[in-house]
Amino acid sequence: MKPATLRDVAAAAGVHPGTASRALNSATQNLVNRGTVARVIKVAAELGYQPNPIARSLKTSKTGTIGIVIPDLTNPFFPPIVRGIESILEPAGYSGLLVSTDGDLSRERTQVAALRARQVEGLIIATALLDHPLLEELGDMGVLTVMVNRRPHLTNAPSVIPDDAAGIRLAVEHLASLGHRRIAHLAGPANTSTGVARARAFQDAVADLDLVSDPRLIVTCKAWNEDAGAHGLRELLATSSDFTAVVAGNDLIALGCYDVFAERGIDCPREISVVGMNDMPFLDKLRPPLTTVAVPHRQLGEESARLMLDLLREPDRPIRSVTLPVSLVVRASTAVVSDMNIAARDRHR
Amino acid sequence: MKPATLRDVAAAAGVHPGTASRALNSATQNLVNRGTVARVIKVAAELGYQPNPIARSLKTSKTGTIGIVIPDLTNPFFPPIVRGIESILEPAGYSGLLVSTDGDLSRERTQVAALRARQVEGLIIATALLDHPLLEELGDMGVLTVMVNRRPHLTNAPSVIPDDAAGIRLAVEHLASLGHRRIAHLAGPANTSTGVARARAFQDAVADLDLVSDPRLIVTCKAWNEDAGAHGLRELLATSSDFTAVVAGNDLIALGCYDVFAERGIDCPREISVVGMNDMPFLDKLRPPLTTVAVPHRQLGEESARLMLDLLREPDRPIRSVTLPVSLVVRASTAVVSDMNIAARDRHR
DNA sequence: CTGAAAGCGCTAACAA
DNA sequence: TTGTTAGCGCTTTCAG
Repeated sequence: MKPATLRDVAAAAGVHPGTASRALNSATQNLVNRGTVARVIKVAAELGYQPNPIARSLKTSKTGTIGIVIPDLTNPFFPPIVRGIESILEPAGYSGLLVSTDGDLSRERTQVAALRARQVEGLIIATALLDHPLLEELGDMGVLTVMVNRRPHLTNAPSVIPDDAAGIRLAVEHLASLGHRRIAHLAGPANTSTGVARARAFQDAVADLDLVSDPRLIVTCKAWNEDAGAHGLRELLATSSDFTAVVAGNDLIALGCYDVFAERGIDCPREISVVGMNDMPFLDKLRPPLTTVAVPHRQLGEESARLMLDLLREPDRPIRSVTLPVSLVVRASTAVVSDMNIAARDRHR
Repeated sequence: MKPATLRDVAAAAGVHPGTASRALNSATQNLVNRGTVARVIKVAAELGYQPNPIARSLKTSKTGTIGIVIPDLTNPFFPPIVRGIESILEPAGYSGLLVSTDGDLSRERTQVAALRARQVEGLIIATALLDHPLLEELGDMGVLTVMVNRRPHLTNAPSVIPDDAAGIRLAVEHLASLGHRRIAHLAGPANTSTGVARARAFQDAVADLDLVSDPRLIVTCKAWNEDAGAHGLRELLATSSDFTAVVAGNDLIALGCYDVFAERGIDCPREISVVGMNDMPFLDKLRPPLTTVAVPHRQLGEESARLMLDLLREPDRPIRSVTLPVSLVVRASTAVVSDMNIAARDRHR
């Protein structure tokens, strides 16, 4: 037998469908006689009535869905963000529609179009580039958007990001306290806000702490992954091997360094110290356990969902962006400088 | 300005909305004059017409969505499955609605209800227990369901699972070829098909290879995670420490072993060898790199989506289940037995 | 081949 | 407080 409709409920309760609708909807319940409300609710329960959200959407042109755009679900950075988003959306009666772009702009375009076709009420975007054509279009089209983990130029959409500058400073200070003076930075891609913010923070920290500032010590990786990290470190080793530590743009880049360590027999941390960023899962079980900067992934998601909900509920409220605090997690990929480092310098030069 | 509707297109093309609908829908296009089709399509493109899927769904009662039910997105096992599912669903014009249950039956219930309320056309379920009340209900209600990674009792829904038995056998054979004779098994929960299938396969392999068969060598973990794995190994160590290798129910359980190794100063693989199962990411960077059985996660997802699509398109086709081949990945957590193992026996007893 | 008309299930004016 | 009416945007008979 087919699922009960509002009409069935109304008929069984002896009222008009309109009345049944009001009785079942908490916002309009107070316009209906108490007794009637009770009766309708009771009948609805008996019939196992479930409102059809499709029909409601068609009428109200509200779907109760938010699009979530991430590069790749397979990157451990994103699942906690997604969970965070959904943990806030769900109790608010919204649900998320997830798409992966694989970092491909054209795929992103079609995915976003599909989301729009499905009438999402807003978009939470984790794939933003510093200059992102699609974002501008979205802004022009009046699509509600919040950025998570990235803060692009030229858009005043709300965003929530970790405190990149503080994180990098924590990393550099940690290394400096261990006696490192020539510290390298494997920066993330220059077209991402996180990439440039972290690189800038690195330079500032190096300057403030009076460490060696040498442009050859900063290499920009093409992507936020292991391959790019490995590539970056090889480049660094080729041009200037006299550094004793590296601050990686993120954990995956740091893992790329591990690959190079293995391939060249470099002893981490005795020859080179590394610190990552993000504190993704299982880092404590690596060889060696990776020192990193923990960013509150889940909270990143939660805050972005809250921002979205605010946007939906109070469209006129001035937009705001939030920055979340980070913390240093010291493990075993960083150590005090020693003669080993000096020896390594010559060996790998 | 508001998005163009079918009416707008029809008006601009000088035809009736019904005709425009037929012209735009590939299935009914052949009922319309070629020229008219062309004109309507052209006008639609000019107006940037996007059909409203909500309205279409209301009429056809097909939503083009499939619910995907997983325990936890944060477990690295699932994202590849989800990506696999979506890679098949997407080109077929369907999209997935993802929910996480956190392994909580009541939460699962509400999540599935929400999915049903959203009128999903089918459910792909990765959370199945061996005896799963909800599944039976779903079956009774005629909800299209396919199981991925699990194959419950008492349901004839299609399923796609890795070849658990072959995987365990591969692991045991590998260990046996290294000279291990007393091999322990940290089994997954007894209420999951994977847990019991693997435990049974373990016993069979031990028997077939003439290894030491001792019930105390099999400990069942309460969950598929690190804590449960650590707990299991401690129990094993307490009751019978004279094993030289352990086959873990999955990689996370194996990681739990690593925790115990660290806490007790046990040298893996020299004192105890471990093999995991699943080959989740980054295992190659652990200390030591974990030997494991690779299961084709993504393909698991792909096949389950294909099964679902078949169910949708040919409801009368006999149901079938698929089993996917697995392979052994030898890394450094397994080694030949030696005096070390003997020494360890006494030390940890 | 195309137009007309009905209606999917619900909500929101407007009346009463 | 409740009933009436119209219609969200689309598909799909049924005529023509």
